[in-house]
Amino acid sequence: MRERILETADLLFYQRGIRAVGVDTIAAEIGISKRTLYNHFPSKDELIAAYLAGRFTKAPASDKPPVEQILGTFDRLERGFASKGFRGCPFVNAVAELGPEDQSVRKIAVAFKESRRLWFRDLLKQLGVTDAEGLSTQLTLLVDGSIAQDLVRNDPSMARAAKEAAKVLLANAGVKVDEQKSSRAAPK
Amino acid sequence: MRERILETADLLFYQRGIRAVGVDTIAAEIGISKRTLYNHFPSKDELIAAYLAGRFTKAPASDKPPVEQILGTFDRLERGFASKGFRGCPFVNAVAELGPEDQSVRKIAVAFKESRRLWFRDLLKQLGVTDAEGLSTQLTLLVDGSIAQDLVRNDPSMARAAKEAAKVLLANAGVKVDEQKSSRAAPK
DNA sequence: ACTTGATTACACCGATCTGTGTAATTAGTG
DNA sequence: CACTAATTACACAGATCGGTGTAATCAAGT
Repeated sequence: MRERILETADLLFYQRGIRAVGVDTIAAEIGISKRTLYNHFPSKDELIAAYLAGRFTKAPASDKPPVEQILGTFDRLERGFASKGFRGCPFVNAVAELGPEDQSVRKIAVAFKESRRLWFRDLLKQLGVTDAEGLSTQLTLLVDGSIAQDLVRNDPSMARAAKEAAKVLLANAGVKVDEQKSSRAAPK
Repeated sequence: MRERILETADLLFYQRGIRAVGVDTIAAEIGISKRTLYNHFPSKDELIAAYLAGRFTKAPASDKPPVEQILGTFDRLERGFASKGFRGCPFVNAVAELGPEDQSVRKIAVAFKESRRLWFRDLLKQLGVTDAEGLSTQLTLLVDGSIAQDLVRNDPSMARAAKEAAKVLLANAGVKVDEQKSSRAAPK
């Protein structure tokens, strides 16, 4: 039950915005009474917190080469953009509409952004990049930039543009970037 | 009067969010009656539209070298981030909290993003950059990425990170990027 | 002094919001 | 069957929302 409530709240919060969705709407969507919802979550704020916590997905461990993992991020982004339900980064959206004064929201948003940066950073260290800290930050800028741009433009190709920029930044840091798909398809 | 209303609405909408601020709040902040506000704006939607229209600032014409204009963008961003009232991109925030279904909001947001991209693109063309279209898009990713990151992290240095990445992308496109301030201070 | 238009106070509307209280109903378990 | 726990329907509270109606007041211009 708690699960049902949470996944419905997730869908509606993300799709229409947190402030735009009332608890009545969520309960009605599931077909339960409002009382039941409040039996599982003492307040809407707690439901919001649970929603954001549920969005905090760890980056999947992978045995692929670091470069592929990094660049693959942008491929996944592009698929995400092209999918029907995409509506930007839930954390950025939450901070935008709830305000930075809401410390609990801001905290989890910062934690999420930082976790992704650290994921980039560790991969870059594996590649022997000197300034892994700086470059990982720059990569997150490309990620969040493409998300914001796609949110307003609805143009999934923003992910490809970000990927191209990422390749340049990686190459500039001394990382060998091979587009293995095309080079393997046409090695001449 | 209309001006007073608009600038107060701008301040409150931007600072606390559009949905979070009621017309009563705006009127009370100025010290006028709600009736007066509705004499100047027929609905809150029109006030929102006027607010966003007022945020649509054209990039200032400048006679400085194109490279300085491009990189100067990130310096201005950093100053903006460090200023007290900064709360992210008003257009992205509006789309985030009002939803992409609100076509009038989305339209002006797209127009703003595109105008900035075209400003970059024309400067890049002046520099003889071959793929001015692609590179200008990438630069906007860095801009919006740093804005989003600063919004959640409250870290103005994101603008510097974006600037460093922009330098790499420019250099990769064959643009000479000199840090004139430091080189002029210590030419040795 | 007279007129015109803007602004005022203030009550009010219907809708919606988060959250609660309560008593009946349902379902599972021993 | 009996006990328990969850869920139900439903009314309701108090606040806030966008928006309107009205009559009084105020200021400026001729």
